[in-house]
Amino acid sequence: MPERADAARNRAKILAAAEQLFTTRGAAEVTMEDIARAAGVGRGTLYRRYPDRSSIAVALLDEHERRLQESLLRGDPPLGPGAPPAERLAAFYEAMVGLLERHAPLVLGAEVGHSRFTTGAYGFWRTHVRVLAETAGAADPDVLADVLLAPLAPELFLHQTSRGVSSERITAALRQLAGLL
Amino acid sequence: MPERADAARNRAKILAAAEQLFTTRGAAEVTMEDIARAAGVGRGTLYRRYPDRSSIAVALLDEHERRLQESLLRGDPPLGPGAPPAERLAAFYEAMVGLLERHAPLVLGAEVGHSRFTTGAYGFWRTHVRVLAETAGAADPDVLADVLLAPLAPELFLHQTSRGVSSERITAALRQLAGLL
DNA sequence: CCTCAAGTGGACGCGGTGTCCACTTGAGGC
DNA sequence: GCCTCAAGTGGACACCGCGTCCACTTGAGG
Repeated sequence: MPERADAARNRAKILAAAEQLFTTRGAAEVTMEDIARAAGVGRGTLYRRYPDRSSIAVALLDEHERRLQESLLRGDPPLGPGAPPAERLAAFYEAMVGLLERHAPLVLGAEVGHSRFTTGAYGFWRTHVRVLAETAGAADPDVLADVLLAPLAPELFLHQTSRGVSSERITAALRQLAGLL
Repeated sequence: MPERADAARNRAKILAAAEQLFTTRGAAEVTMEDIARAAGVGRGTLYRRYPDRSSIAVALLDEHERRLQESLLRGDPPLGPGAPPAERLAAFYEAMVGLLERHAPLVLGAEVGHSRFTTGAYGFWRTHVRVLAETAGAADPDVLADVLLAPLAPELFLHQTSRGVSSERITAALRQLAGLL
């Protein structure tokens, strides 16, 4: 059975309010009650769909990530298939830094309780990078994939930018890393 | 004025109890009250010294980390000075994986609230790796240092080991990375 | 228009946090 | 040995966010 009309309306209100709150204050400073109030909705309604802050952030991110995932699978090189693995990795790094730049608060909000690695998105990035490492002929690409993804941790990104490091410098350092592959 | 005798006794009891609790259950499953009770001490006494779980874990780690830091500064090569930077980095990776293996719950406990990068220890590791990158002639060693440290994030280590990846494989992958330098 | 399942919202209980302050203890002066 | 008082102690307290529960409302299909 499809979602009822009022339910759909409330879901939209919740997501809009949450995105607003997450980006203005930090994600950690937003309570479930804040979101419920901002959305003009009761706590129970909120919990019916989203068991915690994390799941809301994940829902918000989904759309943005899906677009990048599409580009990786079927887009033009060097992001999509066709370019040598080192170049594809560099392009992937650059795109991910862009994603972090635009949605860092969301990405961080999605990580309540060290859930980063269990989310579906991480699995996707992981597979992508593993395949790249594999075609580049690296040893143990399974473990190397995690290693190569580690510098994209949102906490690190936020720490670096708060220290005054620009996204360009981060991208450059990552490109350097990709070039070694 | 030095610490009073009863205060010193209580500090020792607190640290012992906390280490015990952190390592048996996960760090996230330990409350301040748990620690206070296990140490046979009131909540107020606990808070007097340690404002939160994180600071206790940091205190516990300090000793272990100090030993490694000593080795990096004045130990024998390849950990200490004398070996080429790539080898020193590999040795450093190996030592850090060992540290994580032995004290992962503590390291994770020390990270309450994404404080990882602001702790003194991180600054030390960062400087060490930056100098290595610098002598290896890398561009922008300042940013590269963070990138090279990222794969040592304790959450990643725990995720990998819980997936059945051995410390040896992790070390090998990191050695591979260090070799590229 | 009626029915009833889906959806709603706020009251409630729980557990952890951090503070506060009346009491205790130990170190140093005599 | 005793006295003094600052350092240290511990538990009661108020607060806050979480997640649940259930009596009520709403909307879709017959």
